Amino acid sequence: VGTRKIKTERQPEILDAALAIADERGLDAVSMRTVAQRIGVTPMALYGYFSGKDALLDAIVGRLLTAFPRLDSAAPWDQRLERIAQGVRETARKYPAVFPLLFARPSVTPDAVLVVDVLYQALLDAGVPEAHVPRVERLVSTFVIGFAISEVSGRFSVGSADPRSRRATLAPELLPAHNRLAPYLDAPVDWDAEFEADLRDLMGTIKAAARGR
Amino acid sequence: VGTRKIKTERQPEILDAALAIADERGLDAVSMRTVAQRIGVTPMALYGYFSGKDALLDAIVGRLLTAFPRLDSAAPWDQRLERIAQGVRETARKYPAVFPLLFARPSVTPDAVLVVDVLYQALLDAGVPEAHVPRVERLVSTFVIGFAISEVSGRFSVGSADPRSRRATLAPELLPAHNRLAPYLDAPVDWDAEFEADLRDLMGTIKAAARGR
DNA sequence: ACCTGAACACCGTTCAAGT
DNA sequence: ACCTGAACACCGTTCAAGT
Repeated sequence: VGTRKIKTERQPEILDAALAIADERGLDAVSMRTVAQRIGVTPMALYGYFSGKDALLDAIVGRLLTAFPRLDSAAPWDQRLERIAQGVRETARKYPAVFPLLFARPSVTPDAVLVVDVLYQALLDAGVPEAHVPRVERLVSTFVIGFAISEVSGRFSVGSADPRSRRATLAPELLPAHNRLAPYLDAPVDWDAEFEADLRDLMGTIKAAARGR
Repeated sequence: VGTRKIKTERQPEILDAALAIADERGLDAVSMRTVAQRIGVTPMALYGYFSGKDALLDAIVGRLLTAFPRLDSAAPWDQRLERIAQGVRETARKYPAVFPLLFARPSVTPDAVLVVDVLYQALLDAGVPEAHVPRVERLVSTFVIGFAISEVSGRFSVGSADPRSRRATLAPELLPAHNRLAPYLDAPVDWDAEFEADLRDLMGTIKAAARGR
């Protein structure tokens, strides 16, 4: 097949341009044409550096993965987990437009595998049996990424920031639990505190797995 | 503003067509033009029923929410949670192409609020303090939806089904934990069993929250 | 070796018109 | 009341050509 050789020199420049456009005008504004224009080149020139738009988006995901914090492997396992979870969340807040790509495109880049290895090691150090480590890693990372995406994509804030508007669309008698919880639903949510409480719960799950189920 | 009145009669027919196209040719193949063609109409006719493509996609998300199981509210809380979690996962498997929209579009339709109310009630019946119920609901639903999306979008299977290829891209000494876990990483994963084990872990978290943190 | 230009087969959406 | 047709401003990508 006619797979041409891919050049690498200007790849970082192209990714910078794509991230800048996503940040300024949203992910939908990222096109081969807008990216090319920003670096002062014809759309077709990009095909020398990425095989197509999909490859460009995959490379953006790769950027996100390298943005996670490098860890001090001497720290206790729970601090390492906490640090990397917070790092994921900070990355989502830094790149809100492209972060949801993490769930959309299955990324198996070397950087992704490195992060997973750090998580595996933390769970092993926590005492989780080897047979359970891969599952618990998926459990934790699915939640952490899911939380971060929910935060930046509006799944949380739009519906929950003003829950009065949620309930208004339905007859109150259809929502007994909402009524009972009304005082808590109407209060604004401290997402930092919520994420930390969630992490504490997950640590509890990990410790339970370590004690043997 | 020139917001015209929206007709409703043919909305189900249009959504059926959109879902069929997504199922057959993927979400990217769903366009105003392909959907219109399938129901034998001009693209512009759709604008009488949906204000634009975004509204059409939101309506698809609404369809997903009504596909979740109606529950027997007399059943024990853990069975209700289990049933609805399994229902979410089954819906993802039934509509894999469109299910990821659940995380992309903040849906606050009446149907979504009804499902949340059922979850609130289950957590209240479990004994979770009222002040913690909204947070724990978000914790559980974020994980369940995240797991279901990961499964259908390939975040799990592509990288994990053949983990040998993952590690092959990096020097083994960079991945100490992967090496130690090799026997478990190379085995095929039973996703049904993994999801059930995850749910058991979450039940443990809920019970811990009920005992008072 | 690296980039350009023209072209093809698509998009969502506006506007004015048809029946 | 419901739908059509033509047009506008976009897409990703192929192919052949330029320097």
